[in-house]
Amino acid sequence: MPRFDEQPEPAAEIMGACLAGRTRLLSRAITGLYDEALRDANITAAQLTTLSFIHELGPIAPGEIAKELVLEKSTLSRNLGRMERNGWVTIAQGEAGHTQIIRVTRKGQAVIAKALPKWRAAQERAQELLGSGGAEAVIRAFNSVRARSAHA
Amino acid sequence: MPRFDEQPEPAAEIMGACLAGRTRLLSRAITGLYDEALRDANITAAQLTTLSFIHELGPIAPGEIAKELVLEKSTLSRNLGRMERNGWVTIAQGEAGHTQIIRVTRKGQAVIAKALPKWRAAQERAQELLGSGGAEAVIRAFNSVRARSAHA
DNA sequence: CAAACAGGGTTGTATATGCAACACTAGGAA
DNA sequence: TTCCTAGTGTTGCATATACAACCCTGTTTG
Repeated sequence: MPRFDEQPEPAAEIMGACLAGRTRLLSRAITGLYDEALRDANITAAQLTTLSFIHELGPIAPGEIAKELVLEKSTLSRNLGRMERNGWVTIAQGEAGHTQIIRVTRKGQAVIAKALPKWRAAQERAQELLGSGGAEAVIRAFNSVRARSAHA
Repeated sequence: MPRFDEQPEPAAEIMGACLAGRTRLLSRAITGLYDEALRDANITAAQLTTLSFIHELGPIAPGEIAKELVLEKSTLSRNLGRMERNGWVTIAQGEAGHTQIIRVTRKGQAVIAKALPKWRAAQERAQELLGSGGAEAVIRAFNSVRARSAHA
């Protein structure tokens, strides 16, 4: 118990409120569900997210993807390299200087299609884990961050 | 536009709803704020979370920490190794077989104290980024996951 | 007692992530 | 034209994360 003239301990203040710790734990817990469900589809949650995004908005340049997904360009560069080695995307040279264009291949589409039922199962488990209103809460927070992040 | 007899594209369904993608993006965006703010305190958001946790609940065994923070024991093992090398924690042998006891050192406490103002600044920026009700939404989702995760 | 088992931690390997520094292209400024 | 700058992607390095396989120790079981 702190004396009357003391502030709460720094560690207590942080542990009791830190939004980084909370979003990171959420991310670990939820990602684990999807990675487990997707294991025999041979794709990770992170890869399925990126691949679906490219399929929906592509053909698209890496810089665009990075902005929209709030990913470092260097991170994305290596992630795309792995996906290309898997045969899920192609990386073509763009018109403008030094830019690239990413496309999802047929094989990439097939991987998404094969993953879909496992993804649905994980999505259900995630909703249960997040509890009543939890999924909506995550989506609300996500939308706010998307709206405020410099994705323009 | 899908034909009347078509289901929505798998990629569209995933991109439009995936909770893994959303929690991961949230985690990246929020973590970035804290890492940037904490840079000159020479500690990462992940480390500050763990260190504060140990300070509050410690002395404590790695297995306990891993359960509570929903972290793989192998991940935690290496993270603790780095923190020990930094002089922030000690790793002592416990009574029971092969177990350990983690304690925060004075230096570790000093690092937390030094980080506190930077953490507060990041916490404010995070609340802004999450928008009105966003921080509460994250906390609600976090509490639900904590309550349902096997931390017993 | 010996063998099996369970709990706890480490190590090998792989992905995911970010920062700093670099390389390349294109376009404007001197 | 030459230089500077801005935009884009890659690479070196470090942390964060997980799974599988292992090692240790203590307990349970045959």
